[in-house]
Amino acid sequence: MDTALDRAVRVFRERGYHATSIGDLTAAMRLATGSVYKAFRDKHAVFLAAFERYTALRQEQTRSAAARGANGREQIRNVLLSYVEHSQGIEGRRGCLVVGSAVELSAHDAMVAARVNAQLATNENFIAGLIRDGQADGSIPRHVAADDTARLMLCITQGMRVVGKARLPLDGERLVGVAMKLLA
Amino acid sequence: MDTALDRAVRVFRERGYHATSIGDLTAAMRLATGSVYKAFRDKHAVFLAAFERYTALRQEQTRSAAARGANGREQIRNVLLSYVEHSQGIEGRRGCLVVGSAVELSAHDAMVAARVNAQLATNENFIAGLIRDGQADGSIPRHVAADDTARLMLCITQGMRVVGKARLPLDGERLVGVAMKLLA
DNA sequence: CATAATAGGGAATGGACGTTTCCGAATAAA
DNA sequence: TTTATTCGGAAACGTCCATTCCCTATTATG
Repeated sequence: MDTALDRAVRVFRERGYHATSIGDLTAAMRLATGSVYKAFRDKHAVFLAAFERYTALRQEQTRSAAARGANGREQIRNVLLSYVEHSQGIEGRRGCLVVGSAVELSAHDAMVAARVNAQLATNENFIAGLIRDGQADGSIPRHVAADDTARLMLCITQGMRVVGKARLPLDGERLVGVAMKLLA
Repeated sequence: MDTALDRAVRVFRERGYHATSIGDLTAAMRLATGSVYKAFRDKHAVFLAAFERYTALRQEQTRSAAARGANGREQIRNVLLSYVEHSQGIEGRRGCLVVGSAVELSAHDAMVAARVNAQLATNENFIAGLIRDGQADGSIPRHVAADDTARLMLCITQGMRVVGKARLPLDGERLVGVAMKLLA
């Protein structure tokens, strides 16, 4: 079942919500129409479940990227690099389900909007925490405004998903090198 | 006709492409179904025309914001501030047609993808030009990497549209204040 | 071994959508 | 005044989609 959901995630990321038909979904999940409707109330419920699964996976990936850094500064650097990687190539073309949901659904779907907001807030708070960690361990100057910088970095990460979806190449080292000036 | 197109722009921005029916379109444009199909080949052609109109308008707004700056640095500051303004409130909730197209269509629609890419490249080149202007007039240090910084700023602006669509508040002064460190 | 219960598959259905076509009105030409 | 032409409006059509219903296996149970 979870592997079927993973396939659903992929389709929704590639096509978005409205352009994904139940037919696309059943083909990808290798389930018959009836089976999908036995497991989920409707298409919207499938999407919500896919969204949850996607964010859980991404959160784990981001946190494990951060964990590879020795101090706050390096952890943020790794998080940003990880975002560049995921925004590029085939993974980048698939796109981010959070960005896709924000753009396509959040204006007219309160349930999705709430989850998008929660996920963005989580991401931002995670970055803000890393900044404060860096200030505590001495790798980031005290005068850096943690919350403002975190919000700007949130914009950077979400923007990378947009730019990556449009297939503009992103050079991780150079881009993150510039972005790290925000921690000066 | 152009005023009808403006209304089409608004609907597409709010609902996206797939969630906008011909009915939505005719209601917004105050045109009957037949009239729309007399003026445009199909829904896709309406969208393309709306896209052109939107980008023309936005480009004008961005350039006039830049023109209000006395040097390269101030021009970039004004461009970023203008993006924050447009990403907020009711305008932000309506969303950006470029971002929406990139996310919803660009993977499966070559025509839209080309125009999205062109628009992103234009935006990025405009910023890169402003950086070089600033380096020429002395308001931006020579060691700033114009192209890399411009690409990161492109990510920032596109990311602001995503975050704004999700209704997170953006404080222009604080956000842009932090972003200007990229020109240090 | 027989039977009940459950999960999955696939055909049927009702509705909505994009598109086409036809009709009437208004305007210009004769 | 009459004819021709253009333009907008609305009904009609065929397709596709989300959802439901029913049937068939398979498993658990007595």
